Amino acid sequence: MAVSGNLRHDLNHRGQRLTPQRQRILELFERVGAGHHLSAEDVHQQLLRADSRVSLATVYRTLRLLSSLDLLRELELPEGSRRFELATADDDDHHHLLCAACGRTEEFESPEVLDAGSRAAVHHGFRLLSSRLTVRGLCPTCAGLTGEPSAAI
Amino acid sequence: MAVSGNLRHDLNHRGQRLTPQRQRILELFERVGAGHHLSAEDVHQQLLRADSRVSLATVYRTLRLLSSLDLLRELELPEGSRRFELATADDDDHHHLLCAACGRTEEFESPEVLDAGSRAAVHHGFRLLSSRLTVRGLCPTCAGLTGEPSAAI
DNA sequence: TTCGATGCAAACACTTTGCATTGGC
DNA sequence: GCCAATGCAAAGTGTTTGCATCGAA
Repeated sequence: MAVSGNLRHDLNHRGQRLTPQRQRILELFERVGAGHHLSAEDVHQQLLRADSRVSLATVYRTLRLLSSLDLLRELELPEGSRRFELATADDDDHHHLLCAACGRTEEFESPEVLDAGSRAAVHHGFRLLSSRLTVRGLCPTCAGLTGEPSAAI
Repeated sequence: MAVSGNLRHDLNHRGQRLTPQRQRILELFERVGAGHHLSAEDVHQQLLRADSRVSLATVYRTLRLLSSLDLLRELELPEGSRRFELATADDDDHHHLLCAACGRTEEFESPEVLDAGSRAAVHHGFRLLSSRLTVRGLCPTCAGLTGEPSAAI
């Protein structure tokens, strides 16, 4: 498969190796799709479920490796919920809507956000790398449950 | 001071108490200003330095409490760096520029971002709570050090 | 054959919690 | 005086690391 070939190339280029574990982890992210966010624990569980066993330590090491190769990218979410997703070309225009009650996430695109981010960068003399908007709210289900007036988490 | 009065009121309203520890922690955030981001450890150290001693456990409990009262708010930064800052009325229009190399942060405002976030929320049926844009880049200093062409962290 | 990668378990950093004591109201 | 809040230390999380073994190149 094309991606595995690229991965092999990227790794060899840096004197690193393509191991079955690394391959399986990247394949998992490809299988679930670019819009899905997985924690280290998620990856570990999914791989166990799918026969292949990879140690949690290796999952952590691989998530870091694949992120450094820009094949994955880490989401910026509140608290200790580190999650990763497949990196795509349009990353800079790919933002998240996060339900404050159930944690569900949705994605959306918005060229205006990219513009605003890049204006801000220029204004402060920064060289832009990426911009990420996280919108917190209540998803339709949770908004319905708490009713109109009550407080949110 | 006005804020302490408000805090007392908010707490009593919920059957909670205004303790010197809570007061000192909130005052610290007021003293450093709304643009400053402190970790639990920062707060603990600063208070030790300033004579008052508050246990780290209490710092954590108080940060959570003050956040739940919307007097503080937690930043959404990558990795395990939980930081808090004084909440202000214009929170929804207050975003961060983060240097990928040295960690320095700047703030900026952008009504367009708020618009974009609220449009996205409506489109997905979410009830908007807040939106936060984090722009990663290289600050002028770090961009200068790495030179024009080279890679970023 | 070599040296990077893995698995395991121990070590870590950060955060939360149980419980006796203190102190705000 | 009552019950919430504190301090301490112990227990949890989630993540990283040392080391012997394994296996990709």
